[in-house]
Amino acid sequence: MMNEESTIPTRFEHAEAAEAIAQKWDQAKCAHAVVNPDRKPFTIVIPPPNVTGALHLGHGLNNTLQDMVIRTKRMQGFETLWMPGTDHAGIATQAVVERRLKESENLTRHDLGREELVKRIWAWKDQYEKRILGQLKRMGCSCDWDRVRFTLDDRCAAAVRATFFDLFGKQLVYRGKRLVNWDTFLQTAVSDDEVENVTQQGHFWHIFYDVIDPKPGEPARVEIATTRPETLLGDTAVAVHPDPARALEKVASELAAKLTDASEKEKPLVQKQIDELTKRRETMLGDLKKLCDMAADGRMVMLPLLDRPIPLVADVWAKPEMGTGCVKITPAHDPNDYEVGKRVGLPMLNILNPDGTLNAEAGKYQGLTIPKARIAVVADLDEIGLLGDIEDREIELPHSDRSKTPIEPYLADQWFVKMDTLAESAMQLVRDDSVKIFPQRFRKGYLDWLGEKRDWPVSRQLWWGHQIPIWSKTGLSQSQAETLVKEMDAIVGDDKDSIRYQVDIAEDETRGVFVCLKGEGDARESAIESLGLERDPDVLDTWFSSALWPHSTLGWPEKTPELDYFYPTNTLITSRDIITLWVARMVLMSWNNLGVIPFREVFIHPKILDGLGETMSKSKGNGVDPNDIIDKFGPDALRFGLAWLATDTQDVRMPVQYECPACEKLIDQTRKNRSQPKLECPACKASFSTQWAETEADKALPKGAVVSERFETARNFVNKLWNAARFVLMNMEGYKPQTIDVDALPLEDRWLLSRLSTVTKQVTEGIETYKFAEVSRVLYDFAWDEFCSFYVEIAKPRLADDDQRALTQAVMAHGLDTLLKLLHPVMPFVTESIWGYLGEVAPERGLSPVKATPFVMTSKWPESIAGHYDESIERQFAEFQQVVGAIRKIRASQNIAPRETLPVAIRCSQSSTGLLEPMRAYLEGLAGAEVIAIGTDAKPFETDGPLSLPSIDIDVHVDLAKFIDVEAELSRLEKLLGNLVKQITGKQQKLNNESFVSRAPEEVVQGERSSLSDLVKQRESVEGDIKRLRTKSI
RNA sequence: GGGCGCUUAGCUCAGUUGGUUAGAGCAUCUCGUUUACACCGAGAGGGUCGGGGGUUCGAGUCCCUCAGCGCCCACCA
Repeated sequence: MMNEESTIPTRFEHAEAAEAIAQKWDQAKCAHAVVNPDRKPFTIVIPPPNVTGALHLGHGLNNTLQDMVIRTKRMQGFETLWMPGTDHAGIATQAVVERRLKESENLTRHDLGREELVKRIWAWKDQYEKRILGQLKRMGCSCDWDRVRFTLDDRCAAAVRATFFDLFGKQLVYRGKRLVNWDTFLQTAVSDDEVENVTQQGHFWHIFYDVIDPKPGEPARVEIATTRPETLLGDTAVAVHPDPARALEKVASELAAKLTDASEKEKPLVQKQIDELTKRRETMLGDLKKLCDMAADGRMVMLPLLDRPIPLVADVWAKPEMGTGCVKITPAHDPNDYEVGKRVGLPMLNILNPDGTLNAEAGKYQGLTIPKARIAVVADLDEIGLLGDIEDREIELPHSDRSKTPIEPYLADQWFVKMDTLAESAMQLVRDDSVKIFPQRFRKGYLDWLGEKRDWPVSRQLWWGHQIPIWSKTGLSQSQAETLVKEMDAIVGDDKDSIRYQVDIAEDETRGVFVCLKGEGDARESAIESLGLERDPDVLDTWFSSALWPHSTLGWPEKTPELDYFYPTNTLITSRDIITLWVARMVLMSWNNLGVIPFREVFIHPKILDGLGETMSKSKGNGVDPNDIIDKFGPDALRFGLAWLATDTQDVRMPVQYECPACEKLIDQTRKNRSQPKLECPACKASFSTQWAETEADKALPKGAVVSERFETARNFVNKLWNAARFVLMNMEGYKPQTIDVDALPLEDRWLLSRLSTVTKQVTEGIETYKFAEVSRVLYDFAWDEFCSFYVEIAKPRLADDDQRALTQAVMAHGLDTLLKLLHPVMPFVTESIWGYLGEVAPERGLSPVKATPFVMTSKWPESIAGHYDESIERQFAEFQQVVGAIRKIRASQNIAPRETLPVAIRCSQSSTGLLEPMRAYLEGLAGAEVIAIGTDAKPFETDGPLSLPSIDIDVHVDLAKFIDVEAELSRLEKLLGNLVKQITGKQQKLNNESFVSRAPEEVVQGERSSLSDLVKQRESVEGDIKRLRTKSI
């Protein structure tokens, strides 16, 4: 026999335990999934974290929830696959590496060249992938680590190529123009995310365009206003509103409405706007109307400086209430003008070279930079008298985040995915519930976004990503194109399955030949290139490969057994900001590639915000590394804490603190201190560094981790469970497995079984429906308040009783066994650790004892046994707990020392007697009560402190002879009486209300009546006691 | 500007289809180291459920409205 005292340590040392356990799981391949026709599969693919940086708490939450589902399903007997991996995150990762390159070596990517830069990024990826996977493992994520994928690995690349090739063949990808944010310094396009608007002092230049051949009564010239006069060189029209009168009318009525509602403070402002509008209608409307008619007649104006006639067009973009009411249209260099150009059908005139100088279209301004061109254009306009007023004005100018230079909107050739049919399919699959989205409200955003059916621009002017598998030659004459086609035909030969090409006609009538190759390293590449075709340098949008993630990771386009078995996946758990970018695209791509859905359900979990309500991010300094939480609180506490907070209505607000590395004091993070390189601990005055530390001196200081005390509850819970388990284990000496006859069990054991049955049901259903917070709460309350505070307490006297000991051990072992299983998905390490110790003292256990599995992780999920649920026992136990509570209350109010037993007499019904009589011993243990009498005729004591229990017909009488503090007791009773009277009055009023009695359901009225009569009884009893005490005290 | 949420104790949040006296954790106060646990136990104080209106016998819960906060999308010559 072993010495049970030494079996289980007094404390759960999570750091050592977790590492050892993770290793054992790993060795036993607990999380490895194989194709197994005997079992049903259950699959989740991880939302692949970006390799940009380390994981933060948002990932912590995301992966905790996935692991809870996966672990539950694994225990339920499914062949569970949780596919892990990371995302190459094109622009973000390239930007990070380029920034570091600049900082540490003062090099740009052009200095390195494409190949070398990509090599550097791969090195970065290796480093962060390792870090990320390490974080996931430390959290206990039971991914299948033998299957780790990366969105840029060979398998994903094959899927990307196959998909692009397929879409190209179906003519669902096409080449089009798109305005990109052009960084003239880095000579690259940057994504919208990397553009920041900087407010600057600028000017608003008014410029006149002469009307060509004005008729009498018509305006001789048109006045426009612009913040960027040099773009006039690329103008291809001047626009005016098609119905200026009505547009002004509408604005006027809106303003009028606003004036009525405006606060006193706003009123003068609104009034001013109205005045301006009125003036505008008087002075400008006439001209605008005429211009509008002229536009309808196809009249032209003369573009100054270049003397190029351009049309007057009518378009709603020209808002008559703004500026001069007319607007110049530069489709190639302004997003809005681009839209107008498309609507009206205008030429798109690019006037820029990639380096930001003007090209030949700019005539004599060719070669000038934009700032210089602006000065020249303004000066020349002034000279020829076409320059009007110059207003000072604050303007928002887009700047590149990376080079800090102004962005130029620049029209470039891009590849697009045609969305109409693809989007429609993805919408239909959600509409008909083939893919279910939880919580439901997120369906709308998904459907609305897809409903716009905007084509998806997929080219990115980057080096890090899947290079577009297109070779092309453009600017060809018709005959050149025909020749090239013949040459291509020869190369293609009979093999039309892996190579396709198209001939496009550009706006300028030139031809372009575009070839798409299906396979990587196709031998024909060089033949194609020798014909003068060049590979498109651009890469695909990161989301293109992410969209294939669920099937590409399983081997598609190969028809692998895994794909056949594990696909479609079961559920996707992700954050709401990528429902459109990612979720929607996975659905449509899966449908396009395989004709099936990628997953059956999508669960959208909340976001984690900091204490100021802001999203966490590294750039703000409020990001929390799960590892820091694990160091301080342990992995189980991290997981439980996150699950506890993950309700589906609210984002998680989590105040964060710095932890002083010297004294462990927590210092609240504020907007101010979160951007400091070093801080001083207010308690111990030690200095510590933060993530912003830059100087050598600061970096040398110990680093203060960013943590949150919100995990304390969870850490305490882990400790509580550990200690309850210790108690059980320390009392298992002499344990022998025995078959348990449930019907013959004493009440307290049947109560435990009943509760276990209920809790099992709640937890199982809760996981099924993604109610993670609810599941956590149910488990917390049951484990703490019922298993520990109640069952274990009751077990103490039973274990001391030789007649009851063996049975108690058997039931207790079963109870702990079940509890460990239920808690395992959310707290894998501590449960696994305890499971190991329990296996040593009670290797066979259960109601019909069986040998326990080596790991709780691979044990069988508990079943809710309907026959164990016993409503009347649960209700009776609630009564018992109320009696206990009542006695404790009076002990506290009378300040009775814990060692003093308190005589009690309990007056209650016959049926309550049946329950309470066998519980005498427990009343002593739990409440320090010596039970003198229980039953219908139990009498009050001479010096009585009565405790009447609402809604159950019980009076607890307490003999206070030894203890009584009359004043304290009287004040307690009077307070109680006041409370009772208040309630009674309320009930009486309610019951005297004719319409309540007649309209409310019978059972509600009955309930009120019976609770009123209980209250009245209690009042009488309390009044009697007050009287008695008063007499006695006099 | 459009959409979706949120507003409940000092703080962070629960509150199922409307139905006894609105709950939890943390924090605060009082008492307590009885051999699982002070990361503990017992108890207490603390809320006119953002404001206003409505529906109903009855509203934290349903409807309207106002205010504040957050997120997503669009837009700002």
